[in-house]
Amino acid sequence: MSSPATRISPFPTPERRRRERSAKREAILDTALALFLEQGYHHVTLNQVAERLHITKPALYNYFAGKTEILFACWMAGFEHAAAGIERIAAGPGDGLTRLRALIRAYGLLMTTPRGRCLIRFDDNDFTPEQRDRISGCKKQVDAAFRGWIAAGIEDGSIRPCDPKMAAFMIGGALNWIGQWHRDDGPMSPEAVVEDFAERLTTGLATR
Amino acid sequence: MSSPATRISPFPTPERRRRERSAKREAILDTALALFLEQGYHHVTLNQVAERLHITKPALYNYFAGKTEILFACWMAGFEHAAAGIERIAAGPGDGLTRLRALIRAYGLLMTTPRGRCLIRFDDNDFTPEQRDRISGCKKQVDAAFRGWIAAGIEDGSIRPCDPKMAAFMIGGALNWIGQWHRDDGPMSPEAVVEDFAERLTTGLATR
DNA sequence: ACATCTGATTACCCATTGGTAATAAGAAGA
DNA sequence: TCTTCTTATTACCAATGGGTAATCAGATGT
Repeated sequence: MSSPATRISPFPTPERRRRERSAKREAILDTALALFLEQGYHHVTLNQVAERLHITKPALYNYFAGKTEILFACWMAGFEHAAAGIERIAAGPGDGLTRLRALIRAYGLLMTTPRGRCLIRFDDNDFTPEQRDRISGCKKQVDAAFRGWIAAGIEDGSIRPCDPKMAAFMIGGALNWIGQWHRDDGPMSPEAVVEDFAERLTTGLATR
Repeated sequence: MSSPATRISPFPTPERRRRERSAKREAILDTALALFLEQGYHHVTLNQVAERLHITKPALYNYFAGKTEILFACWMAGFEHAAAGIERIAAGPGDGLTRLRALIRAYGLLMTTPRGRCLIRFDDNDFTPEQRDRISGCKKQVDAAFRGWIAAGIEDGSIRPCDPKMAAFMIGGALNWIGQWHRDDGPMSPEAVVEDFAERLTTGLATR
């Protein structure tokens, strides 16, 4: 089917080499993440991770310095998604309430994916102190986004005056919990769940 | 200070013996629970638990069959609290909304205590399959209480028609999350937090 | 006095598992 | 062709920590 011209060369360019290495890193991350969520970090051995990738344990050390590094990389990958969503919403239009709802949708949706789930399922105690510090900073950013747009909504009149901190805790808790109960094979699609939550969680907050 | 008559005898009665044994069991549970919440189950060794009680590891085995038994006993102790609260509210008066608010207060309050925290902080993967089954049943009971009173409220007109399942997920998530962020030395007392949540979480649900 | 029961200790076992040489095989570059 | 870099493998180390065996001390009961 593929002519010699279209078939890719067996001699990869340096560029393709880099991409392949990066793809392998991603594969390790995805595999490890799936196992961590299935069985819990401490019940997953590096041998298991390697086996599922059809390699052996020491090969993993070509890509990560150790088990906790893998855990941390999973978490950070999830955070990148969240941060990108926040950035996107911040760059877009809308008053406080609109942006808050957009954030609820984006964050809730993330919680139905492995990448998002790990943000709250991983235990802080399993990270090194340095990693914990960085994670703590990242969590503050997300929290600040929720609180910030609630406060902005109060300012611009789209949200009724309330304590942004408590409201953010409430909304955050409800959203984080999605990662615990939502099943992909369940009756509700992620989009439907999130739409419902965006409405329900802001009823009582909205002025209109 | 204490006369020979009021001073307790150094020869304990069988009844007092039983109480003392039970007290020791409780002490082990409380100590282990505190450590589990501080450091995470897998970072706590039985030696640590024993050391904090000024005994040695094998002594623990006089009271529990193993580490997971201790974990399970902690969880069940927390559940007893929750179940008792549900029972009490069920036995009392009030329409659906009133009872839902009472449950929010009771459950939220529980989440600010170690006994309650462990209900959601412990990882399912750390239990044996048999323990998991029992826990799963207990969780269903709690969930049924939330859903039940929401449904009852819709029935009796105190709550606006909605999907009880989704509403229960939302409320449960917000409450469970309290265990993650609330600090005893923080600015808000558990009672204040819970009062706030009882109001905020039912705004938008209430018909009045 | 003697056997028994309870609860605790010391000393030990050993399976698990993260991590590390030492090394082999292939591609890249000179 | 010879060296070097990358990537993977096999074989291994060593610590951690849950759990057990043997034993001991004290109170109980006969």
